[in-house]
Amino acid sequence: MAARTHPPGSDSSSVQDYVKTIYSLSEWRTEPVTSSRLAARLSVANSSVSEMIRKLAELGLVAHKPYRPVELTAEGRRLALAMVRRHRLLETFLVQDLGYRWDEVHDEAEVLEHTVSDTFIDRLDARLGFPSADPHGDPIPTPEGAITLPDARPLDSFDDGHAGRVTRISDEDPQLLRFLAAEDIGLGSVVTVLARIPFGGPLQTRIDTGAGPRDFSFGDELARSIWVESVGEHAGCSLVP
Amino acid sequence: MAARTHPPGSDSSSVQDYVKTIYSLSEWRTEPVTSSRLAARLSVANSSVSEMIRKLAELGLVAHKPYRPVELTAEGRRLALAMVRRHRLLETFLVQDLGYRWDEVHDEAEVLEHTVSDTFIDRLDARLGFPSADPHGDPIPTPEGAITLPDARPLDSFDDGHAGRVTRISDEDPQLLRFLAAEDIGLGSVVTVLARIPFGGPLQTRIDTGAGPRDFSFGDELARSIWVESVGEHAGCSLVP
DNA sequence: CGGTAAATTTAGGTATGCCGAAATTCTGGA
DNA sequence: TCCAGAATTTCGGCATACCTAAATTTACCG
Ligand SMILES: [Mn+2]
Ligand SMILES: [Mn+2]
Ligand SMILES: [Mn+2]
Ligand SMILES: [Mn+2]
Repeated sequence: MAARTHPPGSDSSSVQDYVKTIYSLSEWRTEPVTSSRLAARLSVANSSVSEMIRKLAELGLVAHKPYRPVELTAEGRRLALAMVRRHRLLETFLVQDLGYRWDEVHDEAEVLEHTVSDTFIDRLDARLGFPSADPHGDPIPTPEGAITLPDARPLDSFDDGHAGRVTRISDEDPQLLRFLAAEDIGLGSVVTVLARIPFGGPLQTRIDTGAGPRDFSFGDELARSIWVESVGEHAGCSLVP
Repeated sequence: MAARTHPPGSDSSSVQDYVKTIYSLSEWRTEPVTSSRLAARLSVANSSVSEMIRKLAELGLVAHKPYRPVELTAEGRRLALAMVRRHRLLETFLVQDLGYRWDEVHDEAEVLEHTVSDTFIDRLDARLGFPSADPHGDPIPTPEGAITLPDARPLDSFDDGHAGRVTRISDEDPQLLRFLAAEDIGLGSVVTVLARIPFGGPLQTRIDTGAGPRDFSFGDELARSIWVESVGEHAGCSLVP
């Protein structure tokens, strides 16, 4: 019964989380990764991030000039993708094999990703049939660290008349996921934008989840969390009498 | 992505391991649990154990007078059994569902036991069909903390002529488990003691693993690691011409 | 009934990773 | 160009859990 918290030589779970978060913050949107964005995402003080960034730089995982945004090195990216792979395979396992709901898996995977062995991950991968995306539509990197992002855009960037299939939903907020599930909106749902109400107003859409189309209005946060793959530009007007 | 290593209010994984180890050291043999036995089992300095024991006492998990052995309180025993349940269910899962060998599961369970949620454990339990023992024959406590030890004794306590069925094998040493597997000795094997050679000599037995009986000599360490349930006292002599 | 060897605890120190407050640097108007 | 406010880093501290070396206590043996 080993008491040692983490094997020396390997990266601590904090290091793993920071590197993974740096990757995640720039996976779907390409804004620079600043200390404060990291601090917010990690629920940690800014000063803690500064200190950790110095350490990550010493470890060769990030490139950083003081007061500037941080960027992963090739090695950092490799570690990040390994962690992302772990996280997403674990989420898939929890849904597929243990019957978790898609809003329950993120937090559990967040801690498991640091403690399961490579062997565990490989066995999981095989048992799940080498899935290519997790329950939220996030692509799962290969063991070699290759990843292919679907050609999707956030719903809030769509104009009137555009239609698309939901490809990915951010799993950051469980409440949001629960809400969508209750509304029967999920991966594969087809959304057609009818109208954008300006000044933060809702995005009015027609939505088809398979059980017939209906209208739905997306608020700001919702529209920013949902990523949609284009299925061509129907004349949105034809649906609006 | 929470960076926090362990949620405040709950017990740290060190606390969990110490308490579980205190329980384990007295589960099968009833020698008093001393600092040095704990230190050896946890691969930690004696002084570290002293410090942690003080902390465990403050937490109400152990009763302890300085320079004396330590004992679990009712609350400590509850925590210990919860950890033991987690550990053994995880081991069972790794063997049953992920195809691990019985010598590979201990170390992985040792770290997972601290990170999976109660929900995870409950789902595992159901999915495994509420198993009553782990791959090494160690009984799995109920969610309420009830545990029933089989009426078994270590092989090294058997006299000539006694016969028994292997019920439990200590999972501390993976090499020992691999050796036994290679020799096709496992849970359920029936062992009849033919002779005890004194002064640390081997324990000579006839063993039946289902594929016909054969002779086998157990060394010291082996005989101390194997626990056997009596199946009556055959005239051992009848087997020895 | 000492007196010593073994077991245990205490003392002093290290490494992580976190925090709040204070100092520093950057940046976008005026 | 300058400068205030924002972002970032530095500083001093805290908590956990470990270690080695130096006390301290216990237990056994003569
Ligand atoms: Mn994590
Ligand atoms: Mn996900
Ligand atoms: Mn453990
Ligand atoms: Mn076991």
